[in-house]
Amino acid sequence: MGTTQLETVPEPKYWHLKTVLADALDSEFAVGEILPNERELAARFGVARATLRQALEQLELEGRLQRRRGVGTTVAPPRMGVSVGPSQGEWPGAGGDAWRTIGCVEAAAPAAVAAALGTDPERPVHTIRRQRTMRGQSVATELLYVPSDSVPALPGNLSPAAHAPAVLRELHTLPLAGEDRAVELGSARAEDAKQLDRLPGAPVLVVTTRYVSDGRVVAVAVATYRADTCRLTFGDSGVEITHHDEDERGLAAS
Amino acid sequence: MGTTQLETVPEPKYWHLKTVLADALDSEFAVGEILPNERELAARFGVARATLRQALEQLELEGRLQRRRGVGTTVAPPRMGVSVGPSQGEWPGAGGDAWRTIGCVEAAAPAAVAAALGTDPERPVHTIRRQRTMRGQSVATELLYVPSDSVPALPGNLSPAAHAPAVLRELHTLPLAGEDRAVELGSARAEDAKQLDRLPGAPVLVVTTRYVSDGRVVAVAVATYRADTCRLTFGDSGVEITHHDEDERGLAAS
DNA sequence: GAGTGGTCTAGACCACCTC
DNA sequence: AGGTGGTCTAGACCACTCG
Repeated sequence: MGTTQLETVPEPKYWHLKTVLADALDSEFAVGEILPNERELAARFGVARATLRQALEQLELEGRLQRRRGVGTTVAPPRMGVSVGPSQGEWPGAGGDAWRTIGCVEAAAPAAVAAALGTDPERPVHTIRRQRTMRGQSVATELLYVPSDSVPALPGNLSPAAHAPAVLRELHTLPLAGEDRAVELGSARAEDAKQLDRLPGAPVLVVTTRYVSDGRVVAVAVATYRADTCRLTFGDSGVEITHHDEDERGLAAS
Repeated sequence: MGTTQLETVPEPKYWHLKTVLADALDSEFAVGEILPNERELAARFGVARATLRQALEQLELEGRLQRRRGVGTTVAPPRMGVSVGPSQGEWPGAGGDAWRTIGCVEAAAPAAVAAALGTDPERPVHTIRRQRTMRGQSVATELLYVPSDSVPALPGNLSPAAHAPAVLRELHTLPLAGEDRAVELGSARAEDAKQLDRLPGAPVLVVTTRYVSDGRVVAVAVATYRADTCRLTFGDSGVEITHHDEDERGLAAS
């Protein structure tokens, strides 16, 4: 007999480090403040840089830190509440939604999108890229897929500038029966990452919306939100509460 | 003159590795199949194990792989579509929702929850832990917070077994005016991780629901879903589409 | 050019599961 | 006992930003 340690639960170093840093963030640092660099922090805590980085990665995932290559690590502001749900019964691109159109091409849809649309993978679709900014920050990028036969009245040859508005205009003439959404975790593809000002592989929340008209899926939107800075809100209720939660810290932090 | 390489875009090794593995997963492996172990894979691709692991981590994040210590790495099935939204106008715990009650205590609410409830941080709240399983897998764990003054008619001394049902029964007597939700990325705390059969720090989707009755927030639920295995669905529309998307691969993979 | 975070290596040991 | 993934180390070099 004899081991003095009873029920040791050997908490990983990086995990303990994370909680220590999180506490320090709450008590000793202000939003936007720059932390000491990684080599210095690692030395200060007596761990290898890789271990320190493991802790920082988690804190960044939880939206508490922001790291930029060549610049440094800063304390992130609380996540922004980004409204996703409440514009129920509205087509994308309808008056005054938060999106800005970037471009539009007509091409074959990716397999997964074709499945969601219920069309042939070969069938061409109008693909509109849009971007959503909030408080001067790019928070989401979206690809909106509209099968050509959803908007049959569309004229054939369109200038690039006129293409997206024309597709949206045709779309708006249809009766919108409903929409359903799904949210899942993903990692930013190279193209999306650039739009979001992040590195490829950054964690994102992918919101897939299917727009239904007359019993058919007439459009699918795949929106990619920065997971580190965004909290997606679904205002299902018709009620409004006097309590503005705009600047609250979310509940996800561990 | 000089450097022969023009516009080199030095794609990181782990990134390239990830795409190679993803393709192999699609073409050469079946769901549930066990991959070669990490040391072998690293050797086969001529990289260090840490680099190989970086690629596997991303694939696990995207729900394409499942890794279990002491066992191995297996090909994950497509993410489950988990319904979160459509039970609009229903109290939690009402007949036949997918949750199972684990326990209930009365204690002070965490600061973040108190803020969402709009109550004093010191005010005691009933805290009900529930768990949601799907296809034999634990997919979510939830803490439902009900301030004591939301259910004033509740008798004082309750047996642990009778506690949660009594709170829910009282809650159901209130008129439900509406609810709103938020989704954000988090990492599993130790306690949640155990419920979800994951390691602490595993990526989770945190769904915060506020239940409103008579202009006040009378309950708050913080549900923690496994981000690797779940795709959260919000059936906002009243329409049903003939196309069952139960077993589709999601759109988040890069 | 100096300093930052991002990538990569080649090892070691540990916790866990299965046989 | 043997094999798996999880943690950790001590270095190196690279890509990027900024003064």
